[in-house]
Amino acid sequence: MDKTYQPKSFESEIYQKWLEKKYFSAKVNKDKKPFTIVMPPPNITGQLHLGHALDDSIQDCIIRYKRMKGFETLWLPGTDHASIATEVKIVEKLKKEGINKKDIGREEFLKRAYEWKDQYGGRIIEQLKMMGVSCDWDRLAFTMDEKCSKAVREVFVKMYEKGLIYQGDRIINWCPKCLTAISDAEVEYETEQGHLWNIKYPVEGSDEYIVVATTRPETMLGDTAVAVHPSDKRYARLVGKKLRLPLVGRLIPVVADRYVEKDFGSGAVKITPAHDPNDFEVGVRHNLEVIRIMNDDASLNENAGVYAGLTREEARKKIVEDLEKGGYLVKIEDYEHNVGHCYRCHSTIEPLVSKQWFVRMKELARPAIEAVKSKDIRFIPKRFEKTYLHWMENIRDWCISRQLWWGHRIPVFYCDDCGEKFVSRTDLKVCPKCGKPVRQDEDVLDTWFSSALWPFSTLGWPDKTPDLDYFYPTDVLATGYDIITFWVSRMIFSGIEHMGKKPFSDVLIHGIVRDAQGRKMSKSLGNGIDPLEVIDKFGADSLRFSLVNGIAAGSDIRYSVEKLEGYSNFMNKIWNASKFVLMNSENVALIPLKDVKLTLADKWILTSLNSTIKKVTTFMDKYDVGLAAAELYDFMWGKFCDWYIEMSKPMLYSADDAQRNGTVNVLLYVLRETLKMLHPFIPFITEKIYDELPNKDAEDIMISTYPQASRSNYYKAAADAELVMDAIRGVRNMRWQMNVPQSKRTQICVIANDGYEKLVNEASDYILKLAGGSELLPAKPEGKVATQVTRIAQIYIPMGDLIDFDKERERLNKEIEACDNEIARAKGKLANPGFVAKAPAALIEAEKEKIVKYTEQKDQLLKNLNEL
RNA sequence: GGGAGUUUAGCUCAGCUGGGAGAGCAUCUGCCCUACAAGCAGAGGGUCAAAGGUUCGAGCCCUUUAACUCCCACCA
Repeated sequence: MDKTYQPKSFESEIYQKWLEKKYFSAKVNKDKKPFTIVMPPPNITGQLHLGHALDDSIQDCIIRYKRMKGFETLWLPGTDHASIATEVKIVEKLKKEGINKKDIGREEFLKRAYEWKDQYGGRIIEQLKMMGVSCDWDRLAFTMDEKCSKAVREVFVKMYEKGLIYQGDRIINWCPKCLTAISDAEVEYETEQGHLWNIKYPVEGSDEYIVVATTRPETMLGDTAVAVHPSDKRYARLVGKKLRLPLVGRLIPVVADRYVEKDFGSGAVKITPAHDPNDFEVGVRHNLEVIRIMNDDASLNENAGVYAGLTREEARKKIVEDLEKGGYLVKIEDYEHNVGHCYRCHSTIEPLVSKQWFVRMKELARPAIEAVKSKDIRFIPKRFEKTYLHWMENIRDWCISRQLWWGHRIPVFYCDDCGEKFVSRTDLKVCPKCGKPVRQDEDVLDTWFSSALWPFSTLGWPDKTPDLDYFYPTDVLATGYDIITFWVSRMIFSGIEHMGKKPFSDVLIHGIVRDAQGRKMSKSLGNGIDPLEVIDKFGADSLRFSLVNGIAAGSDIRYSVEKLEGYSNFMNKIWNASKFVLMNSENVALIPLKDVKLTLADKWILTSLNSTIKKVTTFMDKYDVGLAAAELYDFMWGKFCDWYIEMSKPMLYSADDAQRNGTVNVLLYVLRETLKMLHPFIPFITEKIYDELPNKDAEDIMISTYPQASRSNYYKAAADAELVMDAIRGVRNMRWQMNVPQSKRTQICVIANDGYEKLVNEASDYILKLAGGSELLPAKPEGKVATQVTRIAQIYIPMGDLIDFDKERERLNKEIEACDNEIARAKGKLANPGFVAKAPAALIEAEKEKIVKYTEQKDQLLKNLNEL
């Protein structure tokens, strides 16, 4: 083994080995139970960030664990074409070359998009591999590859035929920069400081007027009514009358509609059906004209009269000025309101009326709600069920058409000649009815339309494949809470609708990786940590462990370089401990543990290992990787390294070959089993070390079998060992308090308490070596001694001139006081009739024992004090 | 407006079905002892947000309150 831990020197080599041995590839195998995860496909736009690193670390932990547990595991990787995000990037890139996407046309644009995909899609795959992820690359999918496209097409046609997909004029969220509709879920609202402009609308044929308030005065050009509440007495006599729209001159009616809040503002609302979703509904109810006043880029169109051609911002300014000049402007109030923004480019969303394709959601939602309510699908943690159910129960139809080029083109063909419309599984060139040429719908589908099919499209659906039969439904989906609505919910209803079966059983939700101050990592803040740099400097294992250790499902994690360094030290610790074990195992014969004459320390570590195996297994089965990792960290460092290795040293340096041999075998055994449990978290270092072990029980650790708790436990010995450790800690503490330098070794005398003679005889060597002793004295030394009273023994250290009597007296008094406190505490509890009557018997017994124990200790301390 | 989460050591967070408050980092002290100074040993440090309730017993269960965070809705 190399002297120091240098992950860079072996990680890629090990990954290559795994690939060559085909360890990641899954086969249909009826003799084994399948365990399947589909990877949330990263967008081809970017590169690996900490969010991916976290998500994929978790999944790799789970899949490696299940593989070692004997499942036929499939982790299916892939990438997402990310329609709008990628198109925005490509448009930007073209812009830098001075090219407008319209100039080069759809075909050329798509050519470039595929080039982009090859370059950046390929890059992110390479980056994933650096993480050590064990996914089946032979099944690598892409949301726009042949398989997935076929599934998309099938779903669209099937749902259209069922009447679940329709085309209609609706108010949609329009992004004037991306020039496309986006779904409700893609709008982000932010509170902004704005104004409420109060405007007079004169009543035709009278001197009266109605005041309306608006945050967007420019939309008045499209007003086709003013609405008041039906029971509002102030306006009752005006309902049905006409108003003359300022600046425009159009006559518009006053209508009564319950949508209006009487108490807000003046109680009268201007109605712009073409540019506001609520107004649109009012318009439908009152049969109002819909006048669209904006172009797709949010500039004003010909319906805006003299304002045509202005941007919406310019128009607002001009219109306010003109209203003021005309005496229509009553007042301007400051007003805080929410404004929608595009989740991709952050432009202000323009709600406008437009013809789009929609998925009818009500019927699809019903079984999807039921699946979660009936626990057929479980969210971990449970609280995210609420997020999901709330969204599903209040679902609105899903706008799936996007005015983009990069994506699945909508398979609808129009014949301009006979006016027919065809939805087809195959591309049509001519009209099946009249034989004239047809044209395909220009739009593409929402990215999430294809992602929704991911758990089965990647397995070959709509074909009936053996894969689909064997691996579907998948087992667990791991993803962030930020895409529960976008993605998780849509996979659920899609799986149920098209497969007739849920897509997965468990949804494991994790949080967002934030910076040390709890802020989101972002390019603009420059607070991001690049996982690739981290891997380069610290290795993938450190990165993985630092992301996963201690996390709780659903909670955000704060990440910092300091944290990373801490876990990098852990890797170093594992490395050095292993090096120590290997060093000492040279030329040592392997023997089965059952033939080893186990020492107290051996029994303790084996028992502790067993309980660790049980705990870790329980956590892993619940997908609680955070606690499993923490448990292993504590066992490896706090128990194996800090105590067992130290306790093994006297045996290793002993002249007794049998003893030495036995200890080495225990060391090797515990190390091997621990490495196995650690392997799902830190695959590289564990594989590297395992490879050097003389007691390998498989070709490679990743295909070895997971540790199982052994039936033989040594609870008594383990408890005894804990007492010995307490004694050692006590002596160390005493030495420290007496200002004995660490390097100074002293004589030690250990006198067993009644009943502990055998244990002390067995353990005195440990006490001597681990507590800084030089020599074991058979009897209490004469002269100045410091004493430590422990459960099992009185321990004396001759102090020579070192001892300060006052100090020692003070120390003993403090310990006596501590005993008194404990005794009083236990007595108090037992004096409580309620406790004695109702508490479990074992607990009462324990309290009684405490009194005995601390009384004994106190007596001994008093004796020592007197002797001083 | 509706919902969820968080509040535990100086900082970041664990804490399973209620039975004596834990870790890492930071701080202090002492140590290069043949695995590891990327380390070892030891120490200090907490009214578990507040109030009330249930219980023999509450960090954990119930009620109320406060602060912060997030999600959903989108009233001009």
